[in-house]
Amino acid sequence: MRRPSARVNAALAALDRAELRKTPQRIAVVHALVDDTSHPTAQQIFDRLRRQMPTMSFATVYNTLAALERAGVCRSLRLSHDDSARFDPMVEPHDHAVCDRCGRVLDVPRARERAEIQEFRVRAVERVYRGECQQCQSIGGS
Amino acid sequence: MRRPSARVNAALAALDRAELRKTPQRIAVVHALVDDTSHPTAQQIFDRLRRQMPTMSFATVYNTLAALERAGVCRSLRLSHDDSARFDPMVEPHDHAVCDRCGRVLDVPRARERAEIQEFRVRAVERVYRGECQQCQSIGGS
DNA sequence: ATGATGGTTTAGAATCATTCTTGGTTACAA
DNA sequence: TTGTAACCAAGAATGATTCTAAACCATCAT
Repeated sequence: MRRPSARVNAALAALDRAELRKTPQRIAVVHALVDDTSHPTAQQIFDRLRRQMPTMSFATVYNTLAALERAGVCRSLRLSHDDSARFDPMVEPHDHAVCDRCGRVLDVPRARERAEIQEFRVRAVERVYRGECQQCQSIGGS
Repeated sequence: MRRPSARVNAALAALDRAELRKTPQRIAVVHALVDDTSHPTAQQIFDRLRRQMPTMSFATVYNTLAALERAGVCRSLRLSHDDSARFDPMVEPHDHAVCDRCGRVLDVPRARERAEIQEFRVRAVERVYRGECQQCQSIGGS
């Protein structure tokens, strides 16, 4: 346990705001996730944590990651058809580049244009718009 | 069985090109999928086909959809975290709009800009670049 | 301290989508 | 016809994720 990074502190503050207790398990997940840019899966985070905290349950990792996502600490991504969910501690809007061959996932800041992604040879772009369809708008509600 | 649409014929021709037999099961899947813009799941396609072809197996639907994707007849999409794969018979490059509330998936032609998607209130955009990372490029190969 | 309360964790079972296996069937070639 | 390879049905197996039940633990009032 080294000195807490700014990201760790921000994540713990978000736990407070979401009225979630700062349990040892949750703090451990925050530490494992928050400075990791490799977009790890729940399994990978579990494997790491298990070493330091052998009683940690797999379900706790899943539950905690879901709680952290609701608290705005991370986002989950489903980037390939055969892969499990990946978790991204960068919550500011940005895009992703996925390598067809090794599966590596890179963060792509919004500022960059497609052609400018350094060192990545782009084969295709997929865009997903999230929002409300006409029917659901007309129904109204939250 | 009504008169075959242009899309059906194109799909069957693609089966030929891929050297896949035009079996009754595959033809049925092609008919069920090819003019459907609702982005159905394998389960939905299976449910429909089962009525006309009660011996159809679920695994056959999966295998056939995978074969059709390899043959370039459709594409599979994984658009939400809790949902199963959806199949899209439109293979020309285009994007998708996903309703947060009802899950409906709409096709968005590339020509349109984000703000121009008719009748859809956009909350967020996600972009995924597919290609090759630097490391895999330097390794070379196919 | 004691006990009640409610959120949390654990371990394992359950669920769900997807893939695999096995054995039988079909199409086509020799 | 016989052989061969592709194909299919049915159900088992796999793997990710979620659920359940019981135990745990902090907090608060007695």
